[in-house]
Amino acid sequence: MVTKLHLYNSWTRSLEPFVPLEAQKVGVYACGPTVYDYAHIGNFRFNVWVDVMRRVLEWNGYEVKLVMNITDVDDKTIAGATRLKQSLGDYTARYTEAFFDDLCRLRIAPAEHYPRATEHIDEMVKLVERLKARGLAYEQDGSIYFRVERFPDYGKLSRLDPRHLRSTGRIEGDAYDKENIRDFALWKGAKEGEPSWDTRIGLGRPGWHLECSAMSMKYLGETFDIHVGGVDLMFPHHENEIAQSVGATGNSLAQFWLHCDHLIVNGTKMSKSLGNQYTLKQLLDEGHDPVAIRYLLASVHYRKQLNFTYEGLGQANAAVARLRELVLRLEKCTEGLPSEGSGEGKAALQRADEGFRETIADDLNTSGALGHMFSLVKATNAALDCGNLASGEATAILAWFHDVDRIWALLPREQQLVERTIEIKGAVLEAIGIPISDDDFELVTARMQARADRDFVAADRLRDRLLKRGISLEDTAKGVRWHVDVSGRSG
RNA sequence: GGCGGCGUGGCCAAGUGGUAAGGCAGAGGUCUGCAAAACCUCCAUCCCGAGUUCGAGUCUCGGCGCCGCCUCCA
Repeated sequence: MVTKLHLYNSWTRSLEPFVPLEAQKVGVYACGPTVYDYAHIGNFRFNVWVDVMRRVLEWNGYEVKLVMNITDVDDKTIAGATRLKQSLGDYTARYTEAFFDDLCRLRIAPAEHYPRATEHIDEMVKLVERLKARGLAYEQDGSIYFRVERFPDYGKLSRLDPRHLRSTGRIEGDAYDKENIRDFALWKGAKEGEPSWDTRIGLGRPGWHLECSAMSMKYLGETFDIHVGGVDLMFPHHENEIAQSVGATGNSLAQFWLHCDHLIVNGTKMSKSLGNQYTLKQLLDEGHDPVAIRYLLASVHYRKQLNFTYEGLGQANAAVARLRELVLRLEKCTEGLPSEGSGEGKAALQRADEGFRETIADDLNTSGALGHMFSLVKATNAALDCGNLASGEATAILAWFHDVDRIWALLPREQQLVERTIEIKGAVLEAIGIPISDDDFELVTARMQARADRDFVAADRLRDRLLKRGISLEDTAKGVRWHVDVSGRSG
């Protein structure tokens, strides 16, 4: 059964079957960060979504080429570097590295290219020259602007009628003179104290939108499959990108435009003045599991606003634990299962698989797909409890969870369990969990001994003591399992 | 003012016009020395009003509420 992937195209405002330009290959351009500060969880909502999208594409058999720009020169990076009396490169390197570290913590698969704006000045210059040759760009006081009037499709993506654009104080504050208020800067003339490049189009630096057009063209060609970004970038950034690219080449820029909605915090937009701009580091320092954060960010459909709360993060954490619990259970018990079952396991697997494929293919409906996945968690647990699950079914179900985890990336990456068997009063018991200190392990074994001696007062005391050290115990028929309530260490 | 989105149980959140997935939390039960984990049972009629329809959370219209964009912004 093949379910065709459909994506909601912002360009047409409709759900369309996804067909790449080149069979089985997909080129994706994602508007990346401007590295003037640490990224906040809103940025990571976007990045987790892009990651899920690329993984769904791969899961569907496509070869993905993802390009994400790093904007390392603009008003804010220049202002930041100036404030700290640092070179622009030193200033942006710090935030660029921090960004990559965070992506890694969130298990985001790296893009194929992370082009920097400052390393593509030449490509941008060439693009401006093409635009000038077509009469779409003009120079004024050392800066170069795009002539919006000459690009009739301007406003088509965002469906904003340029004539109705309300002028705000910000425009009036623009220090550059232009023919028309709507025109935007392609190249900003050099200013005292600002970094600049001496090029064929003059001494200066690139405007904000130019790098995306130049770099997508370089790495993905003039027309590519999917362009993604945050909703707020639709206007003016993407509109300007289209004007620059299509204006220069005459070809359409992207087949599909996908826009991710914002993350809000406690019902309101994040802003520095409200002090609700969480960074990933902050959440990790507070002891939250990056995988739970990933789950939370991925669990709401990308076209809906996601309201970030600590309560939600706690719920995400519990959901991930439930999933891992079942997978661990399957890994541990396959050999002890009957060869024949009731068939319920097989049926549940098929239901989940079909539902999952259909749902995730429907514009990346992650919450719906997770629903199907958890239905299988429940059915599997139930079958195991009843002794109804055949070993073949268990193997197939386990393989399925690992397969869909190629999309979610929530499961432990490698076997991190320490297993030790201990003989107490002639009974062989196992102790199992992720690595803990020898001291803690001694407490675990001491408690096992106390239980075997039926000294429950001592056993409970030891259990409490471990709990205070962040280790919770779970007595099973075979022995004891411990859980370390870590923070940020489940990777 | 222009453009767009959202409003489903205590919280989060799916849902092709046919009588409400899933997760978290809660209550009761099974299991357990007690717990934990797991399982079983229970827990909504979908912001309001009108309309279309044999039938609407799902379509239309009108309200109410919340949010986003309109040249910093993922």
